[in-house]
Amino acid sequence: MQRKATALDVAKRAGVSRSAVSLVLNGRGDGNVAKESQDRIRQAASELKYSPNAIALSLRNQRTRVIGIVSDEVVVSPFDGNIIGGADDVARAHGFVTVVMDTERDASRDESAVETLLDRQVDGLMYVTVGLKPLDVPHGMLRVPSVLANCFDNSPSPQLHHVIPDEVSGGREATEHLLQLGHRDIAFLAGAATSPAVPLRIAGHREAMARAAIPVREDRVFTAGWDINDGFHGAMGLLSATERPTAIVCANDRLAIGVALAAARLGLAVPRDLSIMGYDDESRIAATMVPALTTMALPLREMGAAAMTMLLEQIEDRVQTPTPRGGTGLATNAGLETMVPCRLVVRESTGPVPAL
Amino acid sequence: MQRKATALDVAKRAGVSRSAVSLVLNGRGDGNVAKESQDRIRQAASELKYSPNAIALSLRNQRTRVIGIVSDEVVVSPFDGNIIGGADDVARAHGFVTVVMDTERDASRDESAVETLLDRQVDGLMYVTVGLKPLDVPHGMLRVPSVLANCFDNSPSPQLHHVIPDEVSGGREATEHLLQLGHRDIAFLAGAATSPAVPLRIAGHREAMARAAIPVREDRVFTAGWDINDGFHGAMGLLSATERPTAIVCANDRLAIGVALAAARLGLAVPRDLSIMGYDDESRIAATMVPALTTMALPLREMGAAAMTMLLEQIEDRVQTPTPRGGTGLATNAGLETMVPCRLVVRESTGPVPAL
DNA sequence: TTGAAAGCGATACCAT
DNA sequence: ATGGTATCGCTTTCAA
Repeated sequence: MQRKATALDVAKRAGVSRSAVSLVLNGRGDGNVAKESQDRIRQAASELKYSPNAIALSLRNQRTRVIGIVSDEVVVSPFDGNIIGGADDVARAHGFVTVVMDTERDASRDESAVETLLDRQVDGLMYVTVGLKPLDVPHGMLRVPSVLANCFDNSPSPQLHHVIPDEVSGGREATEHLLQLGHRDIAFLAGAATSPAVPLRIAGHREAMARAAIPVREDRVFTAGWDINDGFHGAMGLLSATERPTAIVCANDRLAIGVALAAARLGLAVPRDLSIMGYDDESRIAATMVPALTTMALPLREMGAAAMTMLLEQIEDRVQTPTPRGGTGLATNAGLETMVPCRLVVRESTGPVPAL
Repeated sequence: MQRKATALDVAKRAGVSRSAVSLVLNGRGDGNVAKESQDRIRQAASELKYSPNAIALSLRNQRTRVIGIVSDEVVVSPFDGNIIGGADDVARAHGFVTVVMDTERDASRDESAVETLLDRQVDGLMYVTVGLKPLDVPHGMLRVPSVLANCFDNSPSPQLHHVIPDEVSGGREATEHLLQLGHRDIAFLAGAATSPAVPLRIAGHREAMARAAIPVREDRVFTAGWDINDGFHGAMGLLSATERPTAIVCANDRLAIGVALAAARLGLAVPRDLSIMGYDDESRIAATMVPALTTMALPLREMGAAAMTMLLEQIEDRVQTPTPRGGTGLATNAGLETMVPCRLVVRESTGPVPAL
């Protein structure tokens, strides 16, 4: 645990001044420092395994190249981690480091997390949530370039840019997939009513049905919750009736597991007797379900990448323009809002409507 | 985005010197600074919303109060996030901040992540993995106090302390639970053979069977994989035979979902005809399964907390002694290894053995 | 009781 | 071409 080599150590070893070391190691050697000295400096630096002290650099330059990410529960929860993954990719590509602080859903920790990050002089801030939700933006976020991912400014006059999934078209395309397979009696098992994503996905569903000129039976659309048992009970109700839907769209993949469990218990084969769709393309769940789940994937990586790109642009303009890799289309950008399209993933849990 | 107030600003406003500000704000005012000045300083500080620049502090004090956490995929994966949660709890309680870098399973990024953290002068490092595994410890970790969570030093002469779950007793207690319910024909559906956790859990299973003097049928114990479909296919084999086990222990909760799906398809009621046990107590899965899953919970938070406590003790001795809250017992500490016990969670998927 | 000054590590300007 | 010096914000010692 001996001290790391400093620029002074390198200078001594090379028999030059600290200034020379600084110039050479930052590529500004030519024209300022003799070729010979340059070689000696580089030699000494590598011998001592010199790398500059980022703390000292930050103090000197008044920029840390650190982006602070605050999350409500992304780290500890099983979801949406890929938003951070996508954001980090972009940050790293630009020589930035991200530091993540998770408040574990304790909103009272928001401000202090932001202050801690601000005390550490982060160059920018990003707030990431699990699940789409309104956010009371911590005040500190207005003091440096900031951006919101998967959440949006809840105040009457929003100030921060946010990146969210296009839930309406997600819901619509899910239902359209089923419509194309010939289904007409489609149920929509929504999550908890408290999520702002729920009405949007339902709106998409209704849009698809309307375009196909099929009336939506109100008893076919209801909020159930987000968990396996919610899906199970919802499906048991739907499927035990004499007249049952031929397809069920679930607002997430765990609901779909519950539905599959119910179908199996009732002796219904999937997709022969019943088509099931999930939502989220939850990692290690959707792809390995039996049968593998057709689902609407949330563009988590893309969202994180888009948000970070935006943020870095605010910080330095010379970041090359982003390549938004939307799934089924391009991200749309309206004012403070960027919507990234969801992506239909067709697997085996959906199939043609059964013959009567 | 105006500049933050510095100690100098506070000093000016209070009409004193920087030194006085520093002394007072660090509690060393009494006996050094006049009562009156103290008040003026505190007043000025709060008016200017002064908080010290952590970067400058770090440079000056040669300690950053930052712990770097490197993870192989904890952030982006749905698992084991609570290790970081538990670690962060402890760190925050001691005035430390954690910064997490996820390498997304790219081992070649390990070294550079550690170097980046080291350049930023972290006071200590922790490596956290998803799932128990051997680790090629990045060299840089040996340069500052470091600890391993959920992984262990793969080298011939390990140097770093590690904290891992007690998988043997986890496996044993899972099977014992079933034994107590009267089961005799118990199958063990293990995960992928590549995981070091698998042989340990199996060893625990065999231990329990041996203690009960029940021979283990070799066709009842096999590695399947970790996913829903693996559980499904494993169970279909096991349950379609004329002589089928009355209980199945799964090496994780997703395997258990697959088993439940298979049971439902075969018309077997759980737990009446078949008891199913999971492992992990995976968040939003185990508790909401239908029926709710009896499972062996991994002590993730405790592991993270134990590892961080250990690390902070290395950094400063004056950290109050930890209160290891093991689930079913106390953490055991042998040499470089701390094992934290797993915790049996009894729910509804296990029940008495069916009458013949 | 107070303020001046050194120093943490690096950079950039300005003499030489 | 080169090295001395101020500076970033803060703490700590030392002298007044």
